Amino acid sequence: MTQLIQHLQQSVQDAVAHLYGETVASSKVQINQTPAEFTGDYSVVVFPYVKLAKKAPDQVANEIGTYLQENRPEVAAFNVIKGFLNLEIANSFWQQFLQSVLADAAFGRQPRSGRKVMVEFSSPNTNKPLHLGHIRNILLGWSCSKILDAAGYDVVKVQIINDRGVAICKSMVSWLNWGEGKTPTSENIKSDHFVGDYYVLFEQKSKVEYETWQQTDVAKAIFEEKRKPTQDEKTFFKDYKNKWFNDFSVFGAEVREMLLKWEAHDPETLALWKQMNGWVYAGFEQTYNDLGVSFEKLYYESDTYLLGKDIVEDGLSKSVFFRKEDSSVWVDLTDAGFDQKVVLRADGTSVYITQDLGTARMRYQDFNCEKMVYVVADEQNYHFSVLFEILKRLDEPYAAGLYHLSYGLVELPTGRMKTREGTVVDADDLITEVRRLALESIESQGESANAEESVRLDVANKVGMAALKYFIIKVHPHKKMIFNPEESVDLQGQTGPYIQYSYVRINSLMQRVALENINLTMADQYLDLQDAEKELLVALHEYPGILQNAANNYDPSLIANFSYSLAKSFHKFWHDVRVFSAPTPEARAFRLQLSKAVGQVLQSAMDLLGIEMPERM
RNA sequence: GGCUUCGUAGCUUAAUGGAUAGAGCAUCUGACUACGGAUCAGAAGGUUAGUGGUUCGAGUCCACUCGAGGUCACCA
Repeated sequence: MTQLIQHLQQSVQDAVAHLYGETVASSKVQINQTPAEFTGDYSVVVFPYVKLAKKAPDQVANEIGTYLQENRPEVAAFNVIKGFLNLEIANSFWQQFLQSVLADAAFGRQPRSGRKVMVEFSSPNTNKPLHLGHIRNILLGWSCSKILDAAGYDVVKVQIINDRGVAICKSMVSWLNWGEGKTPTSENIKSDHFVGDYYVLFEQKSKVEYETWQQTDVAKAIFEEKRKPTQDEKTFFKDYKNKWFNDFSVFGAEVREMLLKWEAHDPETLALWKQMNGWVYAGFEQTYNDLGVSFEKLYYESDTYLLGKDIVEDGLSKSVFFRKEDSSVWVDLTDAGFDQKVVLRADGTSVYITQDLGTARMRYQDFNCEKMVYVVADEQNYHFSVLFEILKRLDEPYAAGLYHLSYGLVELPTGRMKTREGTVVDADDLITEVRRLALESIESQGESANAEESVRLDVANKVGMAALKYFIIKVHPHKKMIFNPEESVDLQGQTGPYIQYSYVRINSLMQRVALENINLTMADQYLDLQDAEKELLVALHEYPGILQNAANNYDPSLIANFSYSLAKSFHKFWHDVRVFSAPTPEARAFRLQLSKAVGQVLQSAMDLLGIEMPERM
């Protein structure tokens, strides 16, 4: 029933075979929606058959159109303009289609296939709170998971938490030095922010230490000795910072000592580490809650950072890897357009990519997923190309199902967000802000302005989060985003609330239907479909294909744009025709059913974006 | 420099190789005594960065040029 396009494609193939005795591939049969300015629902592009028919485009279109009209009951009429064959679909088809949508709560979704896919997203560091960049990552990952689920996959959502290393040690040293035993509770600060503040404090103290050091004779001697001729003091010391931190910084020494003690499982250090990470996790949990996301499994880097050595052995025995004289292990990918890459240091320790190799294998053992999607910013494109290439050469069984869902960074008008410069847009602040905006809007103009406070807050949450989520998801993942904190997230136009508003309108129709106990069964006797009604039906009909496309391309923005377009058609319909005071009872019943179907699909599509629909707003 | 992503209206963006490049914001003008005005209708705003090529047909594919970002660590 929803396979109209495929059916038409097949019909055109039949027509060409019948009329011209030639077979054409279905990929050569193009069927598009007819643009609004022409009559018809779907258009067939006939140019590809002109050559084999040896006739003019208009004649070919007319012949195929005639064949379709005579042999296919769905095709009620056709017209030909400039070589485009415009088909009008029979009202009876649309009637049947509408009933099939209403009868199927899962309309658009695929049945369970039993196939498993893992989606990794969020993957934060534990030294500071989540920010706007994480929000894009999380929303993409969550939405992608929902879409894959709707496409019939069993989805396992995971994150890998970077809970070890220099960063968290900086927060730990900072808290020990200057924390005076304070806790998130004693200071009444959200606990991940509490830890993040000590990280920032460390960076500040460290900056002062570095600037002071730059005045010393040692520093001046190093500058004279190592500077490049073009460098002034400022640019030299900017580049020299890491070296200084490792060789001269007192705080740096404390951090390294902390890291060594951690690696040696020093009980006191581990206790502190657990406490600070615990604070961070409690904070993250709240933010995830606010965003409405959850995970099946958390991987911790403290558990996985030593993984991958067995893979190295494996790679050596398969001659995918080779050992250099200093006994470091490498892989040579130059024939695939990459470089040589180290996978094991001369001292036998792992590097980043080794961990990822090991983690991939462990995950496959844990969940046996045939596909694994990594939601990670596009800075790491090269890393993932290399990672996937290596796994492919190792003949890992899941290698063909690896996908890097790469997305552009979120930038401010002034450039990249930088913790050190305090230009990071904090996730919790942003969530608070969009809720406040939504509440303000509700109280000044909303229907719920006079509802009790808990209702208003609930609606404000749904509306505000919809605005934020839609704002981010509607943009194609590959594009980098510029976010201007000066301009608030919009509530009007192509936004989440716009789509919610169409749903709320439908909901109020349905409430009235229930209240007045209106009989909808005569809907199928309505035969004189209006343009605004057909437009909605065509849009609904698109949904399964869009969903499939979004799943195949791991692209939630397709769903976002579809939802907007459907909501827009509904708002137009709302203005163009009357629903309750329709001219006939049949028209009223039909329009109510159509509205109901639109509401059902809107809710389904927005759910794929992690956006909830309010009943009113 | 190599590889890579991107470049569409003042801003944010859409368009499986198909018809006059479609929206939103901002600007201007209209529409509620009629189902919710977070809506709708209209105006204005475009050499799709540039040049060439492939094609019946190019924003889309190819080549080159220009511009912006990323990456090319025994960091993670």
